[in-house]
Amino acid sequence: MGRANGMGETETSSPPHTFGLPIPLVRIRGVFDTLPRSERKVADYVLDHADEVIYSSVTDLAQALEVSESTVVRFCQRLGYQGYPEFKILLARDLGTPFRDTYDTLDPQDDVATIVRKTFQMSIQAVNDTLAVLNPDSVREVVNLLLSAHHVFLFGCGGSGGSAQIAYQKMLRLGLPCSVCTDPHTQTLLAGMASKQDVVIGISYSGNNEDIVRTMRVALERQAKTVAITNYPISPLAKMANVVLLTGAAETPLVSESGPSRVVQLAVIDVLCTYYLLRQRTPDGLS
Amino acid sequence: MGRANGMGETETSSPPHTFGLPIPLVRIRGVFDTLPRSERKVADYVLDHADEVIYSSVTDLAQALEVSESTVVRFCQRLGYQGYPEFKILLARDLGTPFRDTYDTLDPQDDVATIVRKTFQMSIQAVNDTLAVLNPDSVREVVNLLLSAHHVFLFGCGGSGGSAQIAYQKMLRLGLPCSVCTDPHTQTLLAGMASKQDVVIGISYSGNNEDIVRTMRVALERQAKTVAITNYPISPLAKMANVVLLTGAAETPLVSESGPSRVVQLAVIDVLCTYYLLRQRTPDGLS
DNA sequence: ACGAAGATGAAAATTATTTCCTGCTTCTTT
DNA sequence: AAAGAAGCAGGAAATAATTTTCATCTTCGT
Repeated sequence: MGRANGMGETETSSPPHTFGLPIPLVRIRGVFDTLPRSERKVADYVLDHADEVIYSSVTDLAQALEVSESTVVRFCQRLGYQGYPEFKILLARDLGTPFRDTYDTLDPQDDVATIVRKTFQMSIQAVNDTLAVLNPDSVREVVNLLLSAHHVFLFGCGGSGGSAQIAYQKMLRLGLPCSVCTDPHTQTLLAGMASKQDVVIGISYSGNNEDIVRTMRVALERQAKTVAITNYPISPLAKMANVVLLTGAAETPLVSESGPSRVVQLAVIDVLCTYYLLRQRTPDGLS
Repeated sequence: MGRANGMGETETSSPPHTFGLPIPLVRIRGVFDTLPRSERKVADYVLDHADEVIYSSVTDLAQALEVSESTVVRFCQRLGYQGYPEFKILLARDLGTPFRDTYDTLDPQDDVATIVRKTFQMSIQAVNDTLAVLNPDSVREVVNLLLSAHHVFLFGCGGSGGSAQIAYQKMLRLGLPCSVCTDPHTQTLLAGMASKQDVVIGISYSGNNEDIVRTMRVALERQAKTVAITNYPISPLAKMANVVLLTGAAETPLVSESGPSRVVQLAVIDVLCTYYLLRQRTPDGLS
């Protein structure tokens, strides 16, 4: 009901027009030579400032170019569009979403919106980088360990303690018998109680945290299965681990705790839990 | 010679003033739950018929939906656009982009590498979505609060407790006087000690956690400045907050604790810390 | 149940777009 | 080189689209 009556009403709303050539920029170049003087002015401007034009009205454009509005409209119609609005829409489609300054660095002069965008972009970049360095085989290996684990210990200090905490909550909800500890002393004590059937996951961005390394060494001595989540494959922590899950967060110039290092830890944890869940549901042997 | 005069105002026409990325579809999903009935109708239709909408006028759309034109315009403005035309243009750009949201669903048949890729992709998508719903003005507001805060309290329960923990570590290193608490009872006690000059940040994905809401209410009564980090703008937590920082993680079909909900919390926290640092370094007055 | 806050649509006000008309230029033809 | 034809350009009127205002109605919280 809604659709039928609404559309047929006005002639201007004809849905499927200009099927043939919806590519304004190309078409402009095609007819450029045949355009009269004023319209050529319009064409020039549009080709140069397409991303401004799509936000301008006929009047804006006409004024900027010092031509009449009629000229702009005629220009659009000559190109084959019904009028200026249609031209603008197609131009916008043609342009696509601007992702221009994605990789640039933070500038104190930037306004908040830009800071936000750039910071988020860095997180995304870090996740992508992690995708590149994280070995899927290691993921499978760890999930295999988790599936047969009697108990899972999660250890992290400082910021990584937060990641451990989050991992703990996720795993709890997956039905994994697990515990978390962010206190260095207690960690070591707990690790001393780990058995061969247990999995000990140590999290440290730098892989250099003494407490975690010590804890992992203890776990290793107890023959527990040790897993490291770290950014550095040759770190002391990585040496203590049976399996290493590598993150790929770039160093940040600001402060050590700043930047997306935690984001990627969580991304890795998320993968573990997701894959665990899938494996739990389907009988083994796949993948 | 004629060039000089027209330029000053016209050329600027309207640099898209919208914050974040101009991704209408994501933004619609972000605010969908907060929309009134009629506007939700519009949202539904736009999500379903985006490629027709870009050729329709307000009148067309209003008729097709059997709502008033005012509603359509209000809908666009609520989304943050100046009006319908701007919305339409941005929508068109969005559509034009070839690789839009890749909501690849997980398939138990996938091999590990694919699972990893898809899971990471979901995190990236969530960060992008958050970029679309997070209001930079709110970020600035919160950082202003932080800059003049006597003390910052960070509260979260469960998984969000981990996020709070990470935020605490980051802020500590920025020299912010702060404390974190993940125990419901103690939280409330602490909040009862907050003063007018303090900032209380409550983190909860759903915004429904009773403990956090209670804690925030106490903080509000103490006239502390309250900040919420949540995915739901109309949640009880959001109501208790002077400023709301919105995340944009899509619901995940798996488990509540799964998915990138934590990742985006961290991304938001990261932005806070980054911008705080920049502001700290440069004398005020910018942006 | 009552009041306040908010949602909705009708219509008015504003703004944008298109058409129409006129004067002008340019090109062609002689 | 001059006259006519063709068609271009701009102003203004006409039309259409968009936004605001305002009165009414609904809903939510107390």
